[in-house]
Amino acid sequence: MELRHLRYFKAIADYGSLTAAAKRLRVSQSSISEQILDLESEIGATLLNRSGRKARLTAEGQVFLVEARKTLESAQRAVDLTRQAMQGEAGTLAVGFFLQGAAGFFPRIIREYRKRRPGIRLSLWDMQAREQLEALEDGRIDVGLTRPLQAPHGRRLKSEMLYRDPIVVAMPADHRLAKGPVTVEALKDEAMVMYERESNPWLFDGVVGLCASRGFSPRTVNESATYSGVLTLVEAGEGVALVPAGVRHLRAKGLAFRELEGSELSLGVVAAWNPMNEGVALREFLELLRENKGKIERSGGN
Amino acid sequence: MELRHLRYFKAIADYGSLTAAAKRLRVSQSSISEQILDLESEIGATLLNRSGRKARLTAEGQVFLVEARKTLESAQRAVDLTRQAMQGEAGTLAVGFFLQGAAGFFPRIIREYRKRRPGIRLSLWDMQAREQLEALEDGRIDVGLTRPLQAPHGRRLKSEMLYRDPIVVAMPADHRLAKGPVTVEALKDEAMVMYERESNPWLFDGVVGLCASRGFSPRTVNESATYSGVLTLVEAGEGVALVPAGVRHLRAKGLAFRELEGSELSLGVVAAWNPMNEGVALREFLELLRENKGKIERSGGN
DNA sequence: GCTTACTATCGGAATTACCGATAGGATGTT
DNA sequence: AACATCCTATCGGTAATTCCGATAGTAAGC
Repeated sequence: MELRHLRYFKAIADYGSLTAAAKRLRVSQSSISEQILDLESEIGATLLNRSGRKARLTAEGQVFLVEARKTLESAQRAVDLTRQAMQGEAGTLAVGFFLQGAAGFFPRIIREYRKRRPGIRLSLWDMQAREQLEALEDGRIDVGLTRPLQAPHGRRLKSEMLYRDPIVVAMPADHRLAKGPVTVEALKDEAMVMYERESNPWLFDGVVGLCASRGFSPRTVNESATYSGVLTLVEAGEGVALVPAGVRHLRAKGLAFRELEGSELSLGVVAAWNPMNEGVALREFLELLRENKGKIERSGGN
Repeated sequence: MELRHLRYFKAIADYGSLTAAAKRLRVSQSSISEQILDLESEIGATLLNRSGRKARLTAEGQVFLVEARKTLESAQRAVDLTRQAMQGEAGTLAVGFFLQGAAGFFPRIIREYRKRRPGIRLSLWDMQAREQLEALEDGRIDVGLTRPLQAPHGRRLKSEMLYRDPIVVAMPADHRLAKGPVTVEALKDEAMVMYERESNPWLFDGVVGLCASRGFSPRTVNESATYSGVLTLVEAGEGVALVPAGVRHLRAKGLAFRELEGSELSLGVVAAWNPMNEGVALREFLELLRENKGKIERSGGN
């Protein structure tokens, strides 16, 4: 069965006879006749009652007509929506984000995008940074707010830095280092609570690398897979931790956060996307991010 | 655009590449390629991104895929529902009825039919007896409970008698004829209230014909277009009236209804349908009526 | 650099939609 | 009842287009 059969059948119902439908469709009557006979034999039902001046629909034909109309409309809608999507007026945009990185500015951006492009249906996915990379590669999301790319993803995905979250030292409020800025060297003999590498290799590798550059490895006393877990351990007096400044808002009382002097260490957030999936909806989302980049940077991701 | 294009496109999305889709659909890769290029040029959008091991959908392609799936499902549903309609498991049945004729048994029949064929959507239409004939002829209803057919409808429509409502004489309770059965001849000098011919030619013509067969024409003193109007005039003492026995329940007190002796005059109710529209749903409805015919007759239409 | 996997393109074959003519039916008219 | 009219199915032939196999070109992975 092809849409042609449905178009012919609909025309017969609309114009009352095969002959009239043929005239309207600019094809011969015999063509219409043949196609409808094909259709009937495929369905296995008689759709038309030909005995009479006007071709009348059988009971089955009436059922089929209703559904055929819907099918034809659906096909037309498929074309229309696709063309609209090309103009950026319709379609979907799936956005990945993770709360530590995007909690602050993300809702504002999304609200603004909805306002600009009310036709685009947004779907938002809370995924870990590394999950997003896979999702980008196989098209489950169109754009992700994630951590800076590393090989091998960097080859296939494109990305733009949004802002960098400086790494600060978290410690109990009554800690002896809480008086002022902390140097990297001062951490040499500190017990440290680490964020599990599994969950966030960027931070883990960054901290280990920083210490290594000063000739020591961090004295790890505990690990956690969440920032709030890390902060709880710090508050309990297990040790100090290096965390992105953004986590400050998770737990303020009882803790002190101090700048890490002599270090450029930071945890960035980038917008990453798959250039193969670039559509208008995506391009406009990226454009919106670029417009807001300055504001995001100034507010430190908030 | 034809369904073939949609099937091919869906297969590519499902199996990841033109080659894989071709294998699955048992056609050559080149065919798939050509058809998809056709499709893209018709829509005017690029649906696939071919640069890579796997053919990936563009943003527009994803929009199209969602709609194409719906369209294919719709087409399949059209075939399925039509086949079901052929088995009497789906479809619609439009039934015409008029209250005087069908008020009693009609609801029971409808309830029973719904129980037997829950897949059939019923639509019920309250129409005058003669309206139904037109509606039957042009297919607005599939079956009508109406008055016996006359030419020219009788040629094109089929019908079956359901029951006959004997014609009785209505008169004020204190009328001199109220003592017992009334003969036709006794009506010769009675003032008579007639039901307007316009509204019900069967009754009017039947009464006039009956009188004519006894050599007189009825002395009409008043007319009404409704049974309750006729009965009101009778009650007011304008005259007597010949009405079907079924109207008895409209107004009992103050009126007497008496058999009309020596007359076979009756107003029948038939099930009428257009043989051109005969479907399974209709045939089963008629079957149900036949099963209940005895019960309907015995109860006098109630 | 080599192999592999994929798609677009080409000429030709197969299919099939289409056409005009015509026969067979049904309807309505005279 | 004969007739003209309008309709659909069928037939042989034509045109269109889908489909195929082969091939070249391209990106990805080793």
